Amino acid sequence: MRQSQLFTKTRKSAPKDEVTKNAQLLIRAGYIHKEMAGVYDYLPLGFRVIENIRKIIREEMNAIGGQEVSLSALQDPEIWKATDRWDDSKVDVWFKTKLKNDSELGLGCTHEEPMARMMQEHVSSYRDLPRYAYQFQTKFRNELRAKSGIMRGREFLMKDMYSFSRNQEELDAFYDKAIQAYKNVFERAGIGDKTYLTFASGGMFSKFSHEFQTLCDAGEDRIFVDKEKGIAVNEGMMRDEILKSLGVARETLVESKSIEVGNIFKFGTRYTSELGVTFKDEDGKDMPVVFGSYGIGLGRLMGAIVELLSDAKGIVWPKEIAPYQAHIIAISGGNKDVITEANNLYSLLKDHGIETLYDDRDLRAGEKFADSDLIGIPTRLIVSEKTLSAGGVEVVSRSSGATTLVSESAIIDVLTKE
RNA sequence: CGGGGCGUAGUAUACCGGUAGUACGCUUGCUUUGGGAGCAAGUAGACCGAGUCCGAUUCUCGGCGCCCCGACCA
Repeated sequence: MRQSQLFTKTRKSAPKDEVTKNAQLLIRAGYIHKEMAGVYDYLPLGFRVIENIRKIIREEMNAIGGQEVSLSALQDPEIWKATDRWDDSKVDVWFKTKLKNDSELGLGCTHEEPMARMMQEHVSSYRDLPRYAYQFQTKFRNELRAKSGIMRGREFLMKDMYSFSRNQEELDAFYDKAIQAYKNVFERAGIGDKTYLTFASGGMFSKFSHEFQTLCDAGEDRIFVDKEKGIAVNEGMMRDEILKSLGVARETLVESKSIEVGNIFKFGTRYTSELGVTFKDEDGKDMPVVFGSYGIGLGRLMGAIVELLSDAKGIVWPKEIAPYQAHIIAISGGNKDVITEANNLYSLLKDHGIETLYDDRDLRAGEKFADSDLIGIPTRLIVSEKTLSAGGVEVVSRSSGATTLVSESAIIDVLTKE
């Protein structure tokens, strides 16, 4: 992408109504646009980041047997009444609307009910189980107070997976696989070392649900970490008998603020029994399907990455998340040889399938460097009179600042082996 | 939802009961060109409604919007 054609612009100051690092940097760098409180648009760079996150999650979900679907955002009150989750006193984040004939509809805040009902049509025998379905879907939640930039909005993109199993053992086995898949996601997203499997309340047919909590002062949650064991417990779980059952000691736990980047539940036969989602077992007996759900908020994950991986100058994207792999910066000062050389380099990278942002704008070096720091692409390639006469291209790492002069013939090797 | 704060050019801000100033941006020209350049000339603004007043961007009330703290987060 030629930066001269990119419609977004960077800005020096953040809007005064944004106080979080994630929203300030993402807006300044042109990744997102605020539509209203708790509602953000993703612009070209931001959309590419979301797509990269989506790709990682998709690969990990497919790897454990997930089948991708896309359910509607409009939801039928019937099924929610069946599980007693339609009433505002039970679920207080509903956006509800009406058809022209005055009957009610919901804008989905989650998809357990529709997913379970849909699956009922396709599961009738124990031979049809287990099955796993997931989607990337826009959720609507009428939060009383939106906050934390893109990390707690009223409309957001979520990956939600649902498991349908024959029995508790089968659910447990998949649940463990899901935990590993989630760890892979957060590892690839660059925040694995700060993200802890956290024991929380809320499992209906198990002692716990699990959250994936990323250590961060900007987080809304508070957890207690056992670094040795690599696990954490939620604030609400700090009771002696619980700690004992987890094999952790109160004294070794370190309190920290954190961001909930993922959450997984074992529901057992809640929902499925209420919705009549059953299968015939080996004896021909009707049994309720054993159910689990697994969520990751993509925008929140993006926000968490920015909160953790940024410095005074801007964002420092991990390789797999970055909107582009390389950022070519031409410092020409009108020198045609430099422009030709930068154009050639851009073509070369394109030919090798390396996603590149090419700053071909007619600006001074300082402004280009500042923009590049802010946008945060992992590798910067500088072409100038200086590098021309030195016979190469200056390669700079955004994360370490390490600078090396690389000849053009070696540049592809350098970029692809990193 | 309780409490608090704030709405002034595209952005960030200042002053004022007598119609608004600065910086950045943007436009044009010249100079400049490896860390957000310089000079010059332009461009562009009071959230909405009602009230008080000779006169309201300023004061009062209402609405709308935004932010923070708390509560909430199935």
